[in-house]
Amino acid sequence: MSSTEHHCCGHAHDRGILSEWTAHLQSAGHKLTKPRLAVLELLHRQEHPITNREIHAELSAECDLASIYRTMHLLLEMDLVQQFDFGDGTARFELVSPGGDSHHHHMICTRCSTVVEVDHCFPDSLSETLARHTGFKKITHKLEFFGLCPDCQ
Amino acid sequence: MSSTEHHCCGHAHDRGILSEWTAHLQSAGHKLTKPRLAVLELLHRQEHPITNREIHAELSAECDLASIYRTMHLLLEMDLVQQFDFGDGTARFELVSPGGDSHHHHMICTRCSTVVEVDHCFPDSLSETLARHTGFKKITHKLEFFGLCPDCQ
DNA sequence: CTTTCAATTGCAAGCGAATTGCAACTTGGC
DNA sequence: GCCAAGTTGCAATTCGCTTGCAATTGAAAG
Repeated sequence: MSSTEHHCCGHAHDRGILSEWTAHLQSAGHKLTKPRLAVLELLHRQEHPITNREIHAELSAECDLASIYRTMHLLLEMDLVQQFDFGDGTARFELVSPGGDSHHHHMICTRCSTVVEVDHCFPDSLSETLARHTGFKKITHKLEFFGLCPDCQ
Repeated sequence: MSSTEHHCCGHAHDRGILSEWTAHLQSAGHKLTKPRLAVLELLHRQEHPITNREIHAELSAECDLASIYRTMHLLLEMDLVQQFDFGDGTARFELVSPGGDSHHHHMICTRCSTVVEVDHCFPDSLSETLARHTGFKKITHKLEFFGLCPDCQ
């Protein structure tokens, strides 16, 4: 499944590690540009969702802010990133493995903005109940938790 | 609890119906201004959360947009309205009875934006589990559902 | 009912997130 | 290497929301 390249593991130029995403882009007829690679690489290093502005702060030399927004739209369309809304007016993005089950949520501290990943979710039966009650199809949801982290209590 | 006034029931000047909210405002030392009354009255007539811009469209004669934003801040602070986020970048507001349990969510059609109220929610035990797992306190959540309504399928 | 003053409003300017038009520049197929 | 389509950077723009300030108004006190 993974490519046959393996360099010494590590920093710049991670074609091997990123091939999961670059392959998708290319086979859909999109170009592998320097800005796109830089954004993918940076997203890949994150533990938590990150804003476009934060990405631009790191990549201002290699990539214009507008291009970051455009790249993120592309990745969203192709389901290569997932968008989260933490309640401040700024979108956050997380790289997801194509086809992988990445369903999760976040707990955000309302005082210091610390983020903790949350794997728990309500049972699927609830969505099914809702589908029956409302007649809606293809139901998804957005769910985030807020509270006071141990340090801020 | 309710006042002794009763007119013929109806439109303008619903001091009786709105007293639940106006009383709170006044006893907290806030003025009962024309803009505030107009906003309250309009909110009271809504079945679904409404945006500040939508309110202003109806009330442009009686109330500046900035005042609507300011009124909404006030009502939020006093827990007289609840704010919802439907994923477009625009806040929506719903009047809630002071002290009443208004916990609910929404199902929003991703194509035509139809809104359906959803009373179901996941069991409280989930929040408790999360509190134990994460160490967070005073946990709240934001949850909205998205899907295709019967007409749009 | 008038006075009085702090709270509130309207207006216009301002801010940050996100989008867009366009000329210049890459990417990747030939 | 060449070329066309896709992409980028830049600057200007939109959109939701906020803010400073002078003018107005609600309501408490006289």
